Amino acid sequence: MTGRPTLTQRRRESTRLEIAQAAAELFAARGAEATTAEEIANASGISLRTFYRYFSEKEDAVAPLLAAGGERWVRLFAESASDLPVREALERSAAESLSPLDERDGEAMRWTRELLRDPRLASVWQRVHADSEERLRAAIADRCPPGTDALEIRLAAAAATAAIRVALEQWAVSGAPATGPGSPRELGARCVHELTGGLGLWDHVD
Amino acid sequence: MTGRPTLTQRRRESTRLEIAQAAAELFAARGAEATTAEEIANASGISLRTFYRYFSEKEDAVAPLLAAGGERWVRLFAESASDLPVREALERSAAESLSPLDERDGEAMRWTRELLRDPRLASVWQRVHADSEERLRAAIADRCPPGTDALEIRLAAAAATAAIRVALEQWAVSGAPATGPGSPRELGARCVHELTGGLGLWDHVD
DNA sequence: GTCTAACTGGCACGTTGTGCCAAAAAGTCT
DNA sequence: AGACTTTTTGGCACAACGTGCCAGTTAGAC
Repeated sequence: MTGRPTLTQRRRESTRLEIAQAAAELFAARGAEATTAEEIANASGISLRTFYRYFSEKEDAVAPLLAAGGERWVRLFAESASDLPVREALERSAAESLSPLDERDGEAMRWTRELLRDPRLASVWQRVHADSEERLRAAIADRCPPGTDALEIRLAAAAATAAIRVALEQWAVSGAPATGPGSPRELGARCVHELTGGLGLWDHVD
Repeated sequence: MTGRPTLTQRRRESTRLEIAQAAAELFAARGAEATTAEEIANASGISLRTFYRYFSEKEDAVAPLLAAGGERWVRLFAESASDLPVREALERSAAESLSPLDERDGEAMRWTRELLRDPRLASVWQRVHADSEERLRAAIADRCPPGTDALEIRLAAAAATAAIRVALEQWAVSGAPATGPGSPRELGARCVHELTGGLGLWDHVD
């Protein structure tokens, strides 16, 4: 197993999250457009130059918040019992990763809803899911025998990632709370389930 | 039907494509990073200021080339016979839209492969598909009765769009030609077919 | 031809993001 | 502890980005 990250690395990750927090508050308040990178840096107690050592673009600053759920999802999927079919494992880990047990997770989820309203942050949202899709692809490949068709693995990763993305986008525009009916957990599980099970809509004739 | 676009609009669209062409050549040659917006403007015979009236970002300049196929796909789907199931209509229109009959289409397809190698253009690629997904969603909604679950429509649009994207990405990294075995037409049809038909991989147990 | 509306180019300007270098901090040895 | 190496940090300069503004030009309608 990989050893515990060194102190320096943990400090760096902590700083990264502090910046993300500050950026999210500013973006939510004034919008990403009207927020300068320097303001984010000041609010984080670092210099502008240092900010760009943590994030390559201004908008990227909130990526850690938007990506947290997806990373947890892939990790849970990779650790899930191997006697489960892929679809079952995906559905269960999705539901679990979308259940904010930790307070930090719930916070990230609420920020997601807030940040998704800003069209300027759409590209970060897309990029986060592209990364998530790639990680999921690797995780699915690990679960399958070596000879498995690479194209099918890619398709599976893309479809599952799209399901989660659609679920979160739907939750964001709806007024539903973070738990209970209409919650990300419910929507996410339903989306993964329906998409992997085959949509009834496919057979629809006008 | 909507009337024929006015001369001014057609001229504008033509200029837009000329800029896209020039940008694609420069991006392919030196990479998007090393190409300045001013160089694209000069190569297109327009001023820098005018360039930014056609495209909001430097990288956006190649969007028309990357989006051409997707636009054709949605149009073909919307016009396809309404007695076909959704999946059939999607698969057929995908295959047709990915068959470069026009020389302009074939060119756009070859540019796509070239431009996908540049990581700097990944965000444009994502944005183009996000737009395509939204248009496809509207087209699918038109084909379904008013009461149809909006979430399921979103899922269908997202899955189908992802299928095409994966097919093109796979084609880009493979050395396959634009027609024949391994072509976008074949890969696209296969991806849509498998994804809408249900992946065998979903039931895989390690 | 005249008038209106749209397109174009140049300029100024704040912001973005990076290369470079010296100072400070953290980690690693004896 | 102290001396050493490695990493992080901040300030500065700078090219490039993207936009507001205004004046000159062009296209289309009457």
